[in-house]
Amino acid sequence: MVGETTGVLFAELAAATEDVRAESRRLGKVERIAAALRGLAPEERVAGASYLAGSPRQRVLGVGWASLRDDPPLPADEATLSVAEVDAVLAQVAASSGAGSVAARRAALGALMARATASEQAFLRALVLGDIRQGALAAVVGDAVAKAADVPLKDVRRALMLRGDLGAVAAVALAGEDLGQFRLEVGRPISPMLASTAPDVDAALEKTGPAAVEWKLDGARIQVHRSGDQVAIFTRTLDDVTARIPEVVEAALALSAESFVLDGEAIALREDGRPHPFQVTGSRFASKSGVLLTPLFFDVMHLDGADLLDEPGSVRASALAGLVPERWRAPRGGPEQLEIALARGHEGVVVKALDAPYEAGRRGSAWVKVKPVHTLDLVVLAVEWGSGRRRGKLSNLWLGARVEDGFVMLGKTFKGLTDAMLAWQTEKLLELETGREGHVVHVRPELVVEIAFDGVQTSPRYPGGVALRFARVLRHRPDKPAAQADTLDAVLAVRDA
DNA sequence: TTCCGACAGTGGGGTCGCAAT
DNA sequence: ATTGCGACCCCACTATCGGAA
Repeated sequence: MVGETTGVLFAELAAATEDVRAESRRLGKVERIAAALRGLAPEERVAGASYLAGSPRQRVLGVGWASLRDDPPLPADEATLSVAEVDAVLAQVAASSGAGSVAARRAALGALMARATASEQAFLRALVLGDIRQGALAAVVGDAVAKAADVPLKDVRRALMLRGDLGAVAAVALAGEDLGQFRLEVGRPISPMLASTAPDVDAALEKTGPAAVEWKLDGARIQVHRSGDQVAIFTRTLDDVTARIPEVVEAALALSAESFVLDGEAIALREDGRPHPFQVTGSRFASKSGVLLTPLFFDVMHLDGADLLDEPGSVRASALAGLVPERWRAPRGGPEQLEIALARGHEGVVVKALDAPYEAGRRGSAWVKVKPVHTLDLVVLAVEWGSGRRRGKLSNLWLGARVEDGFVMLGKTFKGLTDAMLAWQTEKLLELETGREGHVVHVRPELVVEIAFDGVQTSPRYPGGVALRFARVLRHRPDKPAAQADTLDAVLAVRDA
């Protein structure tokens, strides 16, 4: 519990975020954030706690990087902005998103920036861009909420899991109210449970213990809530997409239960049951026209008044089988399912511990995904200077495959690089430099890198008409001449396999 | 003392709707 | 009519801290 305060200036939160960024210890960050939380007046807590976690309280502002590209206005000398004033302006900006002019939003934001000190301007910018880089987001701030409110950490985590809104949870905790009020509520989304990764089914089983093996479908995650004839559907980031996929609403209404919360995937399937490329599903999701999506459910968190979150996975699977017909369920079985899923054109499998509860929002070892990986030896055509902790290092590689008269670019990657690899490639690529354009360093196409990727997709952007999906670096191959790198034909062979 | 789970950071490709040009 | 922008859909991987073993 905390004493009533008269509130804080926005500048105090800006100062807090600078302190947190400068502090490397997680416990130190928590301590500093807790101190800032304690200073918030009751009516500032929702917005203030959100700011400390790096995001405005409004989900969508309708302004982004381009709106902040120009130099900020001259900063104010003195800090005068209150948290409430900032919140009011951002609420006004958000309210015009999708309905008003970009210029009006930019003007409102600009006026706010003009009233801010240099430190506040930097903080505002970070909030708008979602680019706080202080080493603490909602999870760490949740620890600070527990500390500031003097309540058990597990209670805060549970509330965050069930509400997914740090500001709301912080306000309740700091007010000394019962966090038990955050319960699974039909119609209100919870953070979906996530999966970690393993190279094969055996490795996955080592992490999970006794488990079922379920097809992994390359669609979009959906969480379907139904109460009576009311249906609501949410995505992985808890956006409400009910109006965009009426066919899934219909499917939910066809099930024989009064109320439920289901977890699943919505995917575009062809006549023969094989999946369309992910781009087809993605397009349908964004546009509300096009090919129909099929829901394939794999979990049930609530059924007719009973919360199933804490039930073992095997019990939830049985409940699901009793509620949802087979054609709307993700196939599930033993290790043989990997071969079957791949033969049917699907992505892979998720290995799911039989005894695990539904751990909303966590990426634990209870669910482990297994997908086949392709590799190719490609050539570095250019590289971009990194940012943040990669500042001063050449980071993001432009990758090319060999063609008759040179190389054709297939995409970029920055993934998989250790600090040692970053240091090595920075030195090596500077030796190969042929010129610069902005933050791009062009190089002689001589360095070969072994690249892992999940698949080949058609690309409107790259000259070969294809791009790699989820490319990452496995290792540098200074031993291999570029003339022996893989060809575009080899890439197309992967696509057509 | 060592190990490992959780977290944050660093960015990737594609698609759409909408406003500005 | 085109283009730029913002918002989301999919995401892999490494470094670090600190509690668990």
